[in-house]
Formats: sequence, structure tokens, C-alpha cells
Amino acid sequence: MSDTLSPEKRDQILQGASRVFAADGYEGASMARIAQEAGVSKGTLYNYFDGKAALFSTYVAEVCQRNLAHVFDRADHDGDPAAVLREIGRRMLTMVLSDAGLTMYRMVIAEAAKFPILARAFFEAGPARAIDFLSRWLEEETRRGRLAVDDPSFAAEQFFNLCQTHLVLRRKLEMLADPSEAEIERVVDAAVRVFLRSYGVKAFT
Amino acid sequence: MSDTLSPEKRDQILQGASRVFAADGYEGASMARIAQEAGVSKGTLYNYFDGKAALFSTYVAEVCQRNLAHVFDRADHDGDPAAVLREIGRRMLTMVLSDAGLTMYRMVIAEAAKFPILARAFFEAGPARAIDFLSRWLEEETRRGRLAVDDPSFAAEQFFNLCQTHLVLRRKLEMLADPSEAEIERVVDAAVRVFLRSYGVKAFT
Amino acid sequence: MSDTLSPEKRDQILQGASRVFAADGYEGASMARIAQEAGVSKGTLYNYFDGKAALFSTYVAEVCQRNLAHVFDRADHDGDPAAVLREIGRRMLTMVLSDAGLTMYRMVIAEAAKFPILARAFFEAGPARAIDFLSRWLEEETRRGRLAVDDPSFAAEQFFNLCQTHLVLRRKLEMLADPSEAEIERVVDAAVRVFLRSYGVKAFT
Amino acid sequence: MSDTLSPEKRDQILQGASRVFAADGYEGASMARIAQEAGVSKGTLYNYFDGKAALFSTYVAEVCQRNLAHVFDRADHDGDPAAVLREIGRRMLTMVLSDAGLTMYRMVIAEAAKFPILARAFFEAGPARAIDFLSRWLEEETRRGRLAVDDPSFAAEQFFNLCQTHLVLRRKLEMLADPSEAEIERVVDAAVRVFLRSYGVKAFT
DNA sequence: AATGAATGAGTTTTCATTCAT
DNA sequence: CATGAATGAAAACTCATTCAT
Repeated sequence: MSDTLSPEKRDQILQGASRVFAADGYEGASMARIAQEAGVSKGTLYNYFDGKAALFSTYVAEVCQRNLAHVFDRADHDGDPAAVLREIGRRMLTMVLSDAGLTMYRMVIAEAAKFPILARAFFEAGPARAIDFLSRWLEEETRRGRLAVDDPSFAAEQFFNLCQTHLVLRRKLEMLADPSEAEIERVVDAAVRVFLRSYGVKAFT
Repeated sequence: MSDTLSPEKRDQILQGASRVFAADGYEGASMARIAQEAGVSKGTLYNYFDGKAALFSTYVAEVCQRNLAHVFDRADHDGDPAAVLREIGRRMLTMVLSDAGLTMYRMVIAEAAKFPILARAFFEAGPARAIDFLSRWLEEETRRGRLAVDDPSFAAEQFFNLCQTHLVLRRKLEMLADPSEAEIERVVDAAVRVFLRSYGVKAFT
Repeated sequence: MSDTLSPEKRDQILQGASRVFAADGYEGASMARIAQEAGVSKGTLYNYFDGKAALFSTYVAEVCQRNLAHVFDRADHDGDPAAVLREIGRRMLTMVLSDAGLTMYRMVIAEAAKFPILARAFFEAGPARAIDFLSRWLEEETRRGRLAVDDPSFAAEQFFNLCQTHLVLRRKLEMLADPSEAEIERVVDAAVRVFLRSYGVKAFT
Repeated sequence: MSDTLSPEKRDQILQGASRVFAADGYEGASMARIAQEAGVSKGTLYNYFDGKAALFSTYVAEVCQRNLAHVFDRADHDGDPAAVLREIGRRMLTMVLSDAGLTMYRMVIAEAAKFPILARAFFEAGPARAIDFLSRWLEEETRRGRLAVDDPSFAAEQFFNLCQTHLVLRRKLEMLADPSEAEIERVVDAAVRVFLRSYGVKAFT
């Protein structure tokens, strides 16, 4: 059945869906508009996907894979721990505050009750990946005696939460435009300071 | 004109709207279903409210007033600062994780682009109130020499973010049922520890 | 039953209905708006009239009686026949072109299929009265040898139709604002000229 | 986009719309009833037309084109002027008194305030065409010395107004069924007589 | 007799989905 | 396999009418 479906057309449809879902949300998006945006007929949509819900699920999964992966990929254990933490916090915060990140978050939150599987997929592809990365880095730094973290996974989550202070909720509530680099750095610096007071080792702070 | 509309029926409608909005979100809710759930006719809905958007706005405002007010009202400067912080964190977290809090958050986030005024109203009625309360308490404690907080408002936000570690995002993504008291306390205790390492005064820690 | 209904309130309602029907037409008018405009409750409307249709019928009848009567009341057999005709044509045309006349015509025409009785009532109260008046005047003038009209009623209708040349249809189709006195007189003068070429007597032309 | 919509179905819809609009007027017609009458679904209506207003506009335009065009197309300058005028008057009056003409007139008048563009389109397609045709004929006859018309356009309008005596208003007000040929001829003959008394040339009368 | 809250059938319009071509 | 016309079940909202107070 799916032997004759071309992957190019599948991508083409997902590109269109991407634009429309991002602009209008799940409920607001119409299959007609997605078809138009993708340059295919409405019927073709149903040849490649089982319906609107399935198309949305695939879209969220793909965007998560594409955008959220490879952001936390290289572990640096040579430089100053504080500098590394600042870089990690800055990357995470920048993505969370970006239009793409914001839109995706909103949609997933809005439809979490309806699409719990999708919500989990989002978590695994994004936050879980970041936590896992930072967690492993903290563990290794602790092993090397440069940090003193007892529960690395929990501490990683604490750090990311600290980084979201002030800016993130306000941005989600449309009370803030995309913040400047300087604003982001100010918040991240404060987060790193608080974090290291608890988990730092004297010699390195 | 609307003076003579019975407040009981108004409440009855808001009760129904409450159930339907909570279950289906703003877009997903239908006026027909709200009418049915409230036990009134569709026409009556429009006698009491100007339309779906107005009904939603009123519902959000009322729930904010009802649920979020009077949670942070008494400032305690006698006991142990750590104990006070634990109590504050526990209250905030309990509310954020409750069904009502969760539902409200989801809807406001989902519709923030469409109803920015409402999003701000939510912020003022909820998070802003909490931040303001804690901020003042931190200031007073600092004045009394029991804490050392330079930027009380920012520190307050950091504390609330720390308290949301682990549980809140997972709950928003339907990956967690309503957590137990013990789980909440474990997270809050950790938050208080980290917070006081940065902002505490030796004699009191 | 109608013993206790006050004529003042009835008039009050008709005043309100008058404004709303004139502004919005029959279909466009809402009973709620009429009640508001009349300063009574919706219920009261139904105490005085059997429903929207009945209210509309009464309104049309009353307006016809009030506005169209007493326009052609005095018969002048002393002056120049041409001058008298000009005056009659001018009066008729002015009324037909007025906002009130136009509105009434539009409504009656629009609803003639639905309210044929009302259409007839309009005809009797307006056009028929005018035709009757002119017809009798033509008859008397013919008796006095100042005109030569064989079928006075038909000739009267011909005269009124001639007077409506150019202006009336365009006004009905919203292609013309309320015309000036000069424009009206130019058309009426032409009508009188054509009319007297057929029905005039040499000595008086 | 709309290239592939079948013209047959479009016609089918317009046929249905035609029946419903004619019976109920613009406001009175419902899209549901039009769909039913046309034998299509409500959705299909919106595939072919942008909405009720657009459907109505198209309907009026098509009927005007279909019914009013090609009625006054051949100019005859050989026969008796009186005979030619009688033929022109008869044709015009027959159309104005027909069910199609009557219905169209009623609707256009009723909605002229809401659709002034449509009212003008009706005027151009119908009355204007007739006036133009007769006007040119009168001019040519005058040039040939068979008539003496100074203002051909105005005289043409006078003639058409004279032809509408007695029958037209009564028919519009539902006080008359479709009149017989004999009645029409009686009125037209009288109109021609009056017209030629003013604009005729002795030798030809 | 007056009120106006309540009703519910009605309105236009949208849209996910199907299926003949 | 791709198409897009057709569908029909919703949606939000209106309004003439009724009836308890």
C-alpha cells in the first residue's frame, strides 16, 4: 500500500503542515489550507496521513527531532564549569524563547489532554534530552572533583528551571517580545551563581 | 439592563462553562454543550454574556479571583525563615499542580496569542501576586538581617522556579497524576536548600 | 380585554415601530429593538399587537393615513388649468421622492407577496386617493369646457405616470439623492405640456 | 481554482436560487432551502459562491442578462411610426408585467439600500437599455422628418412611463393577475396617442 | 397590565472527510 | 496514485414569542 507513496511528497506535505500549524495552532489549522500551502490536493493528504490528528502528531514529532536535537551534543570538560553552564543555559533559554520553541510549547500544552502520547514525545525529544545531557555532564564533573552534585538528574532540572526565571512565563503570556542576548545572559548568570553556591567546589568557584 | 438578571443563573452558567472549558479548552468547547451542561438554553447564554469570548474571559477572571487570591496573605516574620519558605513553596506548588490550576494554565497559554489581555489578567491575578508577596517578605527579612537578598523580586521568581523542578512540566504534559504531599515536599525542601545557600545568613541556616 | 389598554401606549409603540421599520425594513427590524425604541417591554408589544406582522400592518396603514391624506384636498377651478396641474404634479412628485415616501414604497413592494392586504391598503390610502382627486378635478374642468378629457380616471393616471419620468425610478434605485425643486419642476412642466397637448382645449392653452 | 467546477451544477444552483429568491425575496430566502431546492448540499453552495450575497448578486446579473437583453435590438424605420411605437411599448410592458420581471423589480427595489451596485446593474441591463434604444430610434425618426422630438432621451422615458399607466403599479401591489394582451394593448394605444400628439408630425398622424 | 428572562428553532458559514473520475 | 467536488454535521449566534412574576 505505502510502496508507491513518495517520501518527497510526504515531506512536502509536512512542510506545508508545519507552516499552517505554527501559524494557526491545531484547532485553527484547516486541512484545506494545509493542502494549499503544501501544493497538493486535499485527497492526497489522506493518502499519506490518516487524518488531521495523525498529521499533527507526525508534525510535532518531526519538528522535535529536527529542531531540538543536536543542541546539546558536545560535552566540554576542559573549561571553567561556570562558563560551560552559562553556555548550556544560554542555548536552552534561547531556544525556549524562540518563536518556534514557543509555538511548539503552546500547541503541545494546549492539546496535551487530547494527545498525551504526543506530549510525551515532545518531552522525550526536548526537555528530556537536555536534562539527560546536563545530567551526564554534572556527573562527570563531580567524578573529576570539579563539582559536588549528589543527584545529577534532579540538579540538572533545577538548573534549567532557574534559567527560566523572569523571562519565560512572561514570554509565554505574550507580555514580552523576543528578549535580547543581554537580558538572557543576565538571567543565566544569576542562575549559574545560585547553582554553583550549592553544587560548586570551592577551588573552582 | 443586566441588573435584573439573576446572579444564581449567572453562576449556574459559569459552573457549566467551567466544566466544559476545563474539559475541552476554549476552541474545543461549544456553546451548545455549555448550555446543556449549565441546564439552560443557548439563548440564555447570550442574555448573560456577550458571546463565547466574553464568557471565557469572565470565567478566567472569576476562577483567578476565586482560586488564586488569599493564598499568600499572611506574612510570618517570627519563625524560622526556612520553614516559612517551605510553607510558601508548598502552597504555590500545590495550587499549580491542582486540576484547576493546571486547566487554567493550559487554556491561558493556548489562547494567549488570541487573548493577550486575558493572559495578562491571569498573570496579575496569579503569578504576580505570589511574586509580590514573597518579594516583600524577602525584603523585610533582609532588613531584619535574617536573609541577604539584593534583588528581592528577582530572587522571589528564582525561588518559585526552583520549586517547579521535576513535577510541574511533567504534570502539564500529562505524564504525572496529581503528586503526593511527600513528593511536593521533597522538591520544595531541595528548592529551599539551594535558595538559602545563596540568600541565607549563616546564623539562620 | 382591550378595555384597559391605553391608546397613549399604543401610539408610543407605533412611534417606535415607525422609526425601526423605516430604518431597517420589515425583515430587518427586530421586536427587541422596537420595544427599546418605544420604551416598553417586549411583552407589552404582544399585549397591544398580535405579533410582528400585525404590528407592521398597523404601522403601514397609520402612516398612509397620516402622511398621504390631506395632500390633495382643495379643488381649484378658478386659475389656469396648467398652473393647477403643475401644482398637483409637484406635490405628488415631492412626496414620492421624499425619504418617507420612498421607504414606505420599498417596504410595501418588498412585502407585497407576503402582505397583499397591506399592499392594497397602501394603494387605497395613497395612489388611489390621488387618482380619485385628480380624476374628479379633470371631470369638472371638462364639464366647464376648460379641458377635454373622455376617461378622467385613466387620464389622471397617465398624468401621474408622466410626472414620474426620469427621477422616480432612479431615486428608487439609489442612483439619485433627493432632487431639487428645480429638477422636479422641469419634469412636471414637461408632463403638463404633453398632457395638455392631448387633453387641453385650444382657448386655454 | 473554480475552473473545474461544473457549469451544469452552477446552473442547477442558480435555478434553485432563482425559485427561492423569487418566492421569498433576499432576506426571506435561506441557504438551506436553496440547497434543498437545487438538490445539492449546503456545502456545495459555498464551493460555487462566496456566500448568500454573492449568490444573490450573480442571480440578479444572470437574470438581467438573460431576460432583458435582445428585446430591443432591431430598429424599424420603414413602417408607420405609431405602429413601431406600439410594438416597442407592448414588448416593454409585457416584460415588466411578467412574473420574472416583477420578481426581479421587487427584489432589487427592496435591497437597493443594501446593494446599490446591484440596483445600478439592474438599471443598466434593463431600463437604460430600453431608453437608449428608443432614444436612438426617436432621434433617427426626427432626422427623417417623421417625428419632432427635441430631447429624445427624455421623451423616451416619458413614453415608457405613459405605457405603465394603470397596470404596472397595481400588478406590483398584487392587485392584478398577469394582464391580457388586450388590456396591454389598450394602455399602449392610449400612450402612443398621447405621445404622438406632442411629438408627432402632422403628415404622419 | 407590564415586565423581561427564557426558550429553541432558525440563520449563515466552516471544515474534516469521502469517493468518483 | 492524485484530484477536488460533494457532503453533512457541526459551529456561533439571532430573534419572535411565551409566561411566571
